Amino acid sequence: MSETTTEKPTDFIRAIIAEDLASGKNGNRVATRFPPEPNGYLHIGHAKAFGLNFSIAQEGPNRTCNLRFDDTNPIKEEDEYVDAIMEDIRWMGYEWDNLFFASDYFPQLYDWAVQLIKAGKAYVDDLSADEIREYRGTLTEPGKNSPYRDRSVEENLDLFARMKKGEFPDGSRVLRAKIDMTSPIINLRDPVMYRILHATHHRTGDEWCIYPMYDWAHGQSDSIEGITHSLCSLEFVNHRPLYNWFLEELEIYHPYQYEFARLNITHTLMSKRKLRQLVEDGVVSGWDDPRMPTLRGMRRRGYTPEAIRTFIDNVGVARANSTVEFAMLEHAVRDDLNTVTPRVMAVLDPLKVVIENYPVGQTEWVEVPDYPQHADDTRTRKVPFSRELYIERDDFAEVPPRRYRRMTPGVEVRLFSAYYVTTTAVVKDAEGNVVEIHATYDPESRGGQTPDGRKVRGTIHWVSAEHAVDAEVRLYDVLFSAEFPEDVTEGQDFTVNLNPTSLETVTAKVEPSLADVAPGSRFQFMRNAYFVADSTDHSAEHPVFNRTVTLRDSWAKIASN
RNA sequence: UGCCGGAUAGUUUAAUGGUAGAACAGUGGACUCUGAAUCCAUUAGUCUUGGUUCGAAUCCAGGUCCGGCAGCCA
Repeated sequence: MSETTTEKPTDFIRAIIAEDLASGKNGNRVATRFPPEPNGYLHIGHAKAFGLNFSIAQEGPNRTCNLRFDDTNPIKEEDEYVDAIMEDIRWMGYEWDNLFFASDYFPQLYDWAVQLIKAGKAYVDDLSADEIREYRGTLTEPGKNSPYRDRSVEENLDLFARMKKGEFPDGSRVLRAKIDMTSPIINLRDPVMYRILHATHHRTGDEWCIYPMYDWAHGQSDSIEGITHSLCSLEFVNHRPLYNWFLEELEIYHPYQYEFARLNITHTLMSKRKLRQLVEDGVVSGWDDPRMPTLRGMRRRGYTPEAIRTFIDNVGVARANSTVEFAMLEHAVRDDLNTVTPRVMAVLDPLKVVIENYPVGQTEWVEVPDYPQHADDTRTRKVPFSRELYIERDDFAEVPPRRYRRMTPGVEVRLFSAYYVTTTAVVKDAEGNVVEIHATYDPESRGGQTPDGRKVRGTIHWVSAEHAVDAEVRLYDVLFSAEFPEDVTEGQDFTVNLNPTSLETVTAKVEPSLADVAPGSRFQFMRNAYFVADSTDHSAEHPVFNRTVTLRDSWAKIASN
């Protein structure tokens, strides 16, 4: 890892860290943490957050990053998510220094709560949830004190101990910090620290029936772990005064919280609740549907962790709310896949070509480069060539548009790595649709060039009809056609913005080598797009490929003008 | 209407009182056994009004617009 102490910080958080290091604020130490709640799957927005935390820890000596599950709400959390979250973080290429659970700190948190009660800084409140809301006031009006606010320390201690023992039903009492019911910062109007929940926790089982709220658990967990820079998203700015208040009242090690803008991408949603709705309503096939912005979905779509990391780096870290164009993500993915993937030939919309002067029944195996994008990579494979081929329907035009470079009557083009061919005849059905074309080839052009060195304008891909394998090809597009799916008019739901053609399935004719490929392998289908063999449905008997991202298509621009 | 944030090309982000720069997107071209990739060129920006200063994106004041906060969620 590079030593960045001499490099210029790339964002305001790293700038703060550099300053703190220079001033000796935390000794020579930097400690971050990623604190997911194990109640759902990670998406690319989380990747920005944990990427930031883990990367910072890699950028110098004496730096650590913990993974801490924020499991303070037994009703919503499950072990299944714990495992999935760890798997996704590792897939992205990161490893934590320590694995912790906020629930590990329940005993310490309890002791600290008792300490606050003794200091007269916390009290048991018997008000109902509705009453607490009423007493809290509004954004513009101050709240008022609970009638239970001035209970004696002894009574609070007794009641709190009995809350812990399980003597009271859910919702009957809470422990609140005694701060200021008139504060303009609503988080400071005597926030709830503990609620009674007779629920089984995924780790502590039935040991506890009172559970700490986020604000009470989070800063103290950071303190216990010696976190120096507690990074979170902008919606917690309002919580910072409370974060600091607890640490100061407790007089314990004081980490500091810094907030940055979360990641938003056009045509995409990051709301866990809405993503869940898509899964539950069957709009997508699951959390790992290739159209989902979840890391599992993106993995199945064929995105690489490297591409996602590059994308996140390119987006940067700032304090202004923003939405990145989807195109920026696509660029990062193409850029990585371009260097990494072998090129193969697959015809998605087949049109038969008969080479009239090619011997009936003959097959030759032509040598095709696997990595033509790398001049010095000489790996090749053999692809069968025969008299009848499939080409892309788009690669033939009886009446060529301006600047067209593909097959058209009388014009010679190159079949990639094979031969030069010239269209001689067009076969049509009763409705006048082109159903087949005939051509002649030049036997001298084997391998894709001729002894006389003559040039052809176009090169197209092909597969031998006899040897082609049928493959299910899933053409994915953005899940939402609207740039901002959550922007809807009154009374409408975000689902009105769903893209009706986010998935189109076709049966393609692919070169035979693709049947044997391992699930998860990535390719460029030449002149078309990047694809990945589906991780769950692909098999040699039934090949399935998912489109990761299309190639840039400058012909589309030319053709539309 | 209280408090807290924020505002730089179409988008994201640099510039911390001294030449407003990059990436993506766009446009034009070169090259090409992928109309890909690559290369070259190019369009385009400091929310506003004042103030401080030799000099302001940056500091100060007012305004405008956008976002967050009233869970016993995180």
